[in-house]
Amino acid sequence: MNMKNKKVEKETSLLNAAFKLFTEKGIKNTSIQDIADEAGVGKGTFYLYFKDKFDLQEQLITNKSNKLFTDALKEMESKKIVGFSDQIIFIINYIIDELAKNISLLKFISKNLSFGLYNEKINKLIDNNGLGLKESFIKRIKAEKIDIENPEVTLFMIIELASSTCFSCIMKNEPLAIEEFKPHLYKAIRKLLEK
Amino acid sequence: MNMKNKKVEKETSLLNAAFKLFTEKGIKNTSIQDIADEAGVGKGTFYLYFKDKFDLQEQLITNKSNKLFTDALKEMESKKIVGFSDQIIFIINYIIDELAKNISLLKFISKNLSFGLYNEKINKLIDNNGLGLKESFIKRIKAEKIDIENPEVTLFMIIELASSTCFSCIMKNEPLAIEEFKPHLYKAIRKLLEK
DNA sequence: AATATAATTGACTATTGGTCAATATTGTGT
DNA sequence: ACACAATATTGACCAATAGTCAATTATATT
Repeated sequence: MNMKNKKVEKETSLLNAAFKLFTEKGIKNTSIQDIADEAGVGKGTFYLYFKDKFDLQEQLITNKSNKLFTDALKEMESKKIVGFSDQIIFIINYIIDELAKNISLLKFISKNLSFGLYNEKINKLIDNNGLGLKESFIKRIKAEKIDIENPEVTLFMIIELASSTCFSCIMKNEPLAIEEFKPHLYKAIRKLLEK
Repeated sequence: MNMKNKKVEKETSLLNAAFKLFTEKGIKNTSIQDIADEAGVGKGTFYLYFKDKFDLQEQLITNKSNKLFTDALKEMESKKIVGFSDQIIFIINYIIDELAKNISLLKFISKNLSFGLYNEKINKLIDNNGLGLKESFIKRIKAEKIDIENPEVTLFMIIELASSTCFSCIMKNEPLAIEEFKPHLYKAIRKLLEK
């Protein structure tokens, strides 16, 4: 194999190894030696591709979130979903469904991305919104036997993801009829969470 | 001094020391010994108050973001701001102003909280929204001689913060007239960023 | 096939994390 | 005020991990 392909292959195998270990044991409990061993390369090689563990972590998260958004937007375009409210519903559907299908990604997020922005006050709003969002989410997690430690924070993060997308669309200056959009949003979230 | 007060004082001084060092050198380049030294306590003491550096980091960020939200909501109530669009504008104003006043907090966020969710596609939306949001932000940072390394990511994060608050309000089921709200929002952001 | 260039390695050192027996401080009963 | 118990604090110590680099191996070039 030529050098260029080999480089790409090594980088990919390091990223994959890290993702596997981060998901299983958490970033904190994974050493660079662990990652190198899992990827089947020497430790020194790690430092040829990444500055340190944090650098790899950032690249990994950026890749995953970029893929999520890019795939969502691509799919949205191909399905010619144009109205703003439909777009938002689609993106939220997409994120939740993607995470439900991709349990390792959900676990990775749940285990490693607490963000620290988790806010009790905001969490309480989610609690008391009368939609039973949290209950549905936890019910679904139990039903599908998904073993994550902190479903509340995970739900919070899914909402963060969705909300940043919402806001981006506002920034994009597209027409937004929120009154029309809200019942669809609620319905979509409920449907998704209650299977 | 009695034990209870001493405990609170030690914990506070550890948090303050950590915040100072995290802001100056970044979390990565700050050791637990550094934090203990800065706080004027032995290293062992650190472990009486926090499980590890990540635990302290989480508490620190939770405190800061809770304070930001709590203060914003308190102020909003005391000023009897009730309409949804006015509430959103107020909260965004509050976050940006608070960070402009509290440069160390802005630096701390800028230096340490990249989130990894920074997304080129979404960033491009912010770039191309015709409001000159990014240019204004960078202009303001330069004008006030604020020395942060990655203003783009920082702006992105401010928008994340604001958007999660927006979304929480949607969850709270309050009336939202987005068409009425949008020009106010844009105007408010512009005004704030252009001084 | 010989040589140059680039990639890889893991033994090595330096740094940091985390523990714990010894010490100091504060609280309590007489 | 004193003795004693309970609690908090410490930093020397050991273990784990990060990060380096001279030696080695693989690939490219002529």
